[in-house]
Amino acid sequence: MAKVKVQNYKGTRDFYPEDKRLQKYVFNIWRSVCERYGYEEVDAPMLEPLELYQMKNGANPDMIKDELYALTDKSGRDLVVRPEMTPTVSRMVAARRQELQYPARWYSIPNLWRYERPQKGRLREHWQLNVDIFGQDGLQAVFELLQIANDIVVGLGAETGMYTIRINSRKLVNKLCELLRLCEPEASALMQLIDKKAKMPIEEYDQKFNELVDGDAAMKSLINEFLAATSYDELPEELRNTDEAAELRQLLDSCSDNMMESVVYDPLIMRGFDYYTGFVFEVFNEDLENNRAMLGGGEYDGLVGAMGAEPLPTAGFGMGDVTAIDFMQSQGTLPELWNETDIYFVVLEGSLEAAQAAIRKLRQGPRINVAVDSTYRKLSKCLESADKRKIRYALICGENEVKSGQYQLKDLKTGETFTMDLDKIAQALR
RNA sequence: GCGGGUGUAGCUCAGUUGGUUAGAGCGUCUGGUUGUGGUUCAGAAGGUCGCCGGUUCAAUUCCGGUCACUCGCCCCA
Repeated sequence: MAKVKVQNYKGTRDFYPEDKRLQKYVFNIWRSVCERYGYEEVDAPMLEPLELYQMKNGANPDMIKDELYALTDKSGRDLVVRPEMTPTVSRMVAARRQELQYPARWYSIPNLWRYERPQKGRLREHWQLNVDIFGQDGLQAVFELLQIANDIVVGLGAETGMYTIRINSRKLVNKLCELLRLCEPEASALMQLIDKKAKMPIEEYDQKFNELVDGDAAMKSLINEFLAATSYDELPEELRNTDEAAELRQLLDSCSDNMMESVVYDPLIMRGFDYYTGFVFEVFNEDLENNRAMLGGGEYDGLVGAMGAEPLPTAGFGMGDVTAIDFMQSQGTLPELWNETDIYFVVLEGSLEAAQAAIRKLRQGPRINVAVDSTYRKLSKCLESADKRKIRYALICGENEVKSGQYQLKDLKTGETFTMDLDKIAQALR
């Protein structure tokens, strides 16, 4: 028989206990922060009909062609393994448009798939926190999302200076294009150029920029002034007096009034060319070795309406588990993670039967997680094994303990040993 | 889709200017007399040197191809 490859599929991860422990740690932070803001968890099938991703306001066609896991079922239906959650939650809202309570606050932690060459921070399968709010006006919705995003990053151990939350307004950019009298091909080209500015060499940017403005000095200086702004006050005067700028100012003020000192205005944030309609934002890891966006989102008002339901204002963001873990690693904020098992119960030879009552008592009364070692190896080997599994406590049970009811509980972190009865042990572990 | 890097023990990697039994550290297992580890000592297991082909008396080493992994570009939900 041919040997089966034991290696996992390209761009995916096997989660061994220590890996899953880390992922669960991240998920727990995500869940607890979302639920603190009244968000409810939802989920959906991993397979969706291809049409969901072919809508007008959806992702661009090249992406659909090249970067999806697509398949055909036995009845000839075209299916896709979900590459993102936003169309799915929009579909779910559209399906119950009339009966849901608004604002609807939802979050989910789906695994998502994209067919591309893996690289650092981007794999073929990852888990992504999605936080969405439906039916709330943009400004309030986005402010709430920014608070959640901030709390999550802080929950991951971030301190001021380790990250920035950068926000921009697509409406303000549209206003700029309007002032410049840019029509569709040029407006898109400008946005695309802004989006890529940080990534391309300055000479290349200058060349493309000059092509675009075509010698129009007034246009050039207006765009440059816009791009150089780091606050509302630095915006070009023509823009500063618009409703769009006022809304931006209000959002920035709300953030600074609420101690969110990592929020900054950044006119370069565009979030690609998908469905975003209003405010957009990204959280950046400011570690110089790993300076990249690790969370992104914004307002996407068109999607629910695009499914034939009555439109409603919508905003949301996503954050991947890979980038979240990379962030903690690059910033050194990972805590020591202990095994879910509380006690490694080491039974010495000859005492197994007598020990069962004690094991049962720990599990059933105080619900302590107990793993039994009845291998009868040398005691030192048993302790070592518990330590390697990252179990915090070992309990030793031999003849003496069974007789006296006094057990030895060893803290494998400190090496200290305590002698106590089972009730005291249960109490100590609370 | 495009480009760079790397494939030798479970892991991290040495090494062979082509030559007979291929190495280290870590990890794993056993033991240092029978109930307290993570320090130490001794020992053991574990490798068709990614795969296929070419050159050669001889290839893990040179050449070609291929696959895999990895980093970057494109793209980014």
